[in-house]
Amino acid sequence: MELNVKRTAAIFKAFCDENRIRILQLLTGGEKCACKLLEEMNITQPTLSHHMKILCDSGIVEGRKEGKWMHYSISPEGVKNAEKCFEILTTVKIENENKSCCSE
Amino acid sequence: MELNVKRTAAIFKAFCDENRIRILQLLTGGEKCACKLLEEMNITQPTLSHHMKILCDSGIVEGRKEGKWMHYSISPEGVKNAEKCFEILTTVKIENENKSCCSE
DNA sequence: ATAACATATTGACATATTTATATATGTATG
DNA sequence: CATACATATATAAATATGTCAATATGTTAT
Repeated sequence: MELNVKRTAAIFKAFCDENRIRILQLLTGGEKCACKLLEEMNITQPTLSHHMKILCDSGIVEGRKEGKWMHYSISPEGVKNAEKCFEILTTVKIENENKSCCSE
Repeated sequence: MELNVKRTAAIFKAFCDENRIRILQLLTGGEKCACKLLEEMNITQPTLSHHMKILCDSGIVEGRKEGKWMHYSISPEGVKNAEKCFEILTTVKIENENKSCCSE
């Protein structure tokens, strides 16, 4: 299976910022409204909004608008997709005998 | 299980740069010498060295020195550890009834 | 020892990212 | 419709990251 490199980078951006990791930790407790996340994080509202955009763009998180509130949750499909990318990038295909190139 | 946020960010830095993703793709073909990676990538030697450092710091890649050559490969333990972090951050604990906070 | 080679480190620079303040947009309510 | 409130966007500053040229380090062969 082929891998879209740009897309993959975008997916894992979700996991490489400390604030976003904390947001994900909060979301493992179930769907949460932006205002609730804001309460629990020590950042301003626009900063949260910025991180939520990156999380949603990654596909790991999805947003649901309800009136003036945004509810965020972890997206099972996004997670599944990320898992697949992770697997592609970390599974060694052939445990080949020829150890690299230079030694022999 | 508890998660070290800083450490987790470092782990997933491996996957959020396009060049590093390409390097990982190459390494899924088995252990590779730095010079071989350099051939296949379109970057300078110091840039490769920089990315290899980040990859090794993440634990996803490990280096093996053999004379003047560095051989890089995907680390099964590093991958296992990253999988665990991924799971912690993407597994919703309780499918709780109370949908968020604001709506009700 | 010296030369040649592979890789790492340093320093400089361009670009990207994170963050906050100020402002805009959208939505419910009096 | 005016007001209040939740969230998004624009803008700008501070910081981090990616990149390369130059140099240093470490290793092998002469």
